[in-house]
Amino acid sequence: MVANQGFDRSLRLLSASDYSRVFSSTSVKSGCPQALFIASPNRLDHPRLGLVIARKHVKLAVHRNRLKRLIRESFRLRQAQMPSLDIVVLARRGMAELDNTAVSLMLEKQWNRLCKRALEKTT
RNA sequence: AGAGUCGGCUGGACAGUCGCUCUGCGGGGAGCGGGAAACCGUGCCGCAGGGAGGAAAGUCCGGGCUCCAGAGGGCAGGGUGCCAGGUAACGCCUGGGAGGCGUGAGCCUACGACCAGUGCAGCAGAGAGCAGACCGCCGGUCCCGUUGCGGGCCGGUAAGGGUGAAAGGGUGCGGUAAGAGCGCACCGCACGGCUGGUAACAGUCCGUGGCACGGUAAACUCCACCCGGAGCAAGACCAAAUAGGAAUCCGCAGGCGCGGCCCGCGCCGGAUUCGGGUAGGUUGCUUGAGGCCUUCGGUGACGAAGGCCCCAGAUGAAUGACUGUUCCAGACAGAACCCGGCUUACAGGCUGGCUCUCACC
Repeated sequence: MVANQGFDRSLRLLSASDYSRVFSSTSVKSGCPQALFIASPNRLDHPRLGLVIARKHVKLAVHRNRLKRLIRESFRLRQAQMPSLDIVVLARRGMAELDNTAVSLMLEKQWNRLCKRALEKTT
């Protein structure tokens, strides 16, 4: 791995087929009232991230952008400690009401749970 | 100073660390793909620079652009609706007119036509549209033994009362049985002329008419003008895998069909090539009715000339996160082909013109 802090295109889910693969063969799940995390192992040597922030659940474009940025930022800083998973984060209804620090805290917790569960699965 | 009115500008700042995207420059003896190579495409590293809005929003109008359709004309459907100008165009803007509101600055108006036709109008009321006698007023006549200014009948009458959102010009004088544009004066109205204005319209200078053609067209309708349809997921190009198609060649080794058999032909087979085309990718994609400054023309919207500038271009979708400092403690809110408007949301801050009231010099 070149950089363990960057976030370029190779770290994102890029096509509809990538997404549908994660949805159809989910192996690890985690959730809270504001968001749902699902993941499936990939054959690369690093994790990848995809986001689904529906307009139905987060009405304003400003809030959707804010959440995406926060999730990407959090993922960027944690990626080095993560197994090779394709992760999709789905926003739920109350997510826009959380402020930045609350979102970051929530994400930290969910990354930990997700990695733990993935590790249990492989061993 | 207070109250008000019409605009214009702005939409936290600074520092550090870690990221994203685009552009430019530089770098690499072995990143990947192509090529004989030069090199090309892509990627990597470093440096420098750009990186959301006044509404980016709602998607309500108007254009550009793209494809499809199209001789010409009409109908249907939709839109606009005082006049003139501006503009690529508009339902926008500017100037003007008319009506209404306000002491005023100023604001508001879907502001064409109901003597082309059709329709609509609850309740009240005698009567609601080529109107109408309920009370009243007046005349005549009859009756009650003649008294009361009584009652009935036949007429006249729209001045008064009453109803209503609205009752068919207003005021005054004459007139009359009582009244009435019945007549006259003034005001108003309609029509024609004249004058001013490009026009909407105004003036009331002159003449004519006793005087309605009631209201309603965001009611049907009529009149005038405008409008082909779909949208960047438009459109153009490259193009895996799989299935199917076409052409050429191979083989004549095999199977099936035509046939008694052979030759031959057709189909199946293998190879190559081609065209359509899905996933995916590239492009369209930001230099434009562009911005800023100056001068000139115009009351103004705006136009002309000259100079300078290049100012987001993502595509599972960049423009951010964290920490610190500071202040007046940060509202509404995120580009998706691009412009011109309209509408709606919005913490505050700065600023200009004008009006009214009060006080002082």
